[in-house]
Amino acid sequence: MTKGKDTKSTILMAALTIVSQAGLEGLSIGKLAQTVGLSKSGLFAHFNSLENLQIAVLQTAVDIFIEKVIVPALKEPRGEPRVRAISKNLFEWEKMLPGGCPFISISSEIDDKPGIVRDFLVGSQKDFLNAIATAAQIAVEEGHFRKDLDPQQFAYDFYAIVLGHHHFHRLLNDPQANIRYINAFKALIHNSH
Amino acid sequence: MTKGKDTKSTILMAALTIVSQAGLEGLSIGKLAQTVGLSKSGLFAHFNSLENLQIAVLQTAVDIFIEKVIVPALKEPRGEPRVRAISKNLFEWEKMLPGGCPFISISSEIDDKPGIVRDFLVGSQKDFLNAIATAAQIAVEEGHFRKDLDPQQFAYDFYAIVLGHHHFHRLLNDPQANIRYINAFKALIHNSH
DNA sequence: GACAGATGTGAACGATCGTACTATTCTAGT
DNA sequence: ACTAGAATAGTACGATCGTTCACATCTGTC
Repeated sequence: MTKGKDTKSTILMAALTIVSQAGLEGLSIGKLAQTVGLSKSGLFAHFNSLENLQIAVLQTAVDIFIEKVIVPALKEPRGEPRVRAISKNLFEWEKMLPGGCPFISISSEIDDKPGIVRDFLVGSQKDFLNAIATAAQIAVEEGHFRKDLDPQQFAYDFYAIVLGHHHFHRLLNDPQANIRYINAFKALIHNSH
Repeated sequence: MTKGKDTKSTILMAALTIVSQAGLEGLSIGKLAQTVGLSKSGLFAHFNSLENLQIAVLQTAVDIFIEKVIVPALKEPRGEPRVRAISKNLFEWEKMLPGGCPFISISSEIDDKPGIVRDFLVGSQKDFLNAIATAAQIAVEEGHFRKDLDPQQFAYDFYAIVLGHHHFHRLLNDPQANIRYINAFKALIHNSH
């Protein structure tokens, strides 16, 4: 009972690390087995298909994301503080894995490949964007943000600068990436008042 | 003389189409040869290595990008009109290939893979961002944008909403993606005054 | 301590990958 | 028309891919 679950979570964490760096295409059963110290077929037996493995990895990422980003934010006061908390936690989240946010890392490679894996990613992304929009909506209700603010547009604007940070930091290695993000977020909050 | 160049450009356009959809990992010599109707080795002889092919594809993308986005923008009046032209042309550019902007499509998959291909992409991305920053700087000098605007920050903010559009449109298939982008761009211009 | 089921191994499969090599077919310049 | 060289084809190579299957080992329960 215990043994299987243990190695399975070991596998998934190793896989998540790989995915954050090399994407889903960079995750092969043979290489992963070698990393974890299992035989190829031994690892395969845990998932029975590559697709199942990929989804299990994404589910693991979602679980950690909720634990590290969403849950702590929900403990903050409703409204603007909660929005700020999401931003702050997301910043930490991006640094947790060596390749940055795995969702962003794989979104471009998967956006033209229909299937279960894509559906899963799209679903979780929409959940997250709805969480942001809801937080913004609450901030409006609390009187922190202006009444005519469009929460969906806020979610777009917010996620855009997050994507920008990933791009400038991970690809361009721009040492100013953090400052650029902070400035952009500050401006977004300012315009939401 | 002519024959070789012809088939080579045919190959590169087909390859660019594939890359925009499936990324660089999705570009295999065998599949590409089949698409173009050549033998694997016949196609290979044009580039002598996969890496060379990848760079040639990126160079092709850069050439088209300059022709369709940059050059027309430079014909617009200096300052804000030119900035708006870049935005408009970029919008068309994203629709040119079936998988959207190839640079965005491959940036996440390549950001942890050091090598010539990555260097090429980073270089061209920096060129483009500098072009945006320069356009913004000119807009400041022309009195269109406010004097204390940071052109580099403007480039970040602008590119962020472009990345956002790609994400919302290509991955999430959000029918509102275009409106979201237009709103965000409008707000960006407004805040730059 | 034996037995059953969970867990892991090893070898093999067909497919595809990038690359190298030789041998053709085509094309352009004379 | 002839010929040199470019352009393309054909075949084979080692490697890796996901997957299957028969077999071994471990683990926990009675």
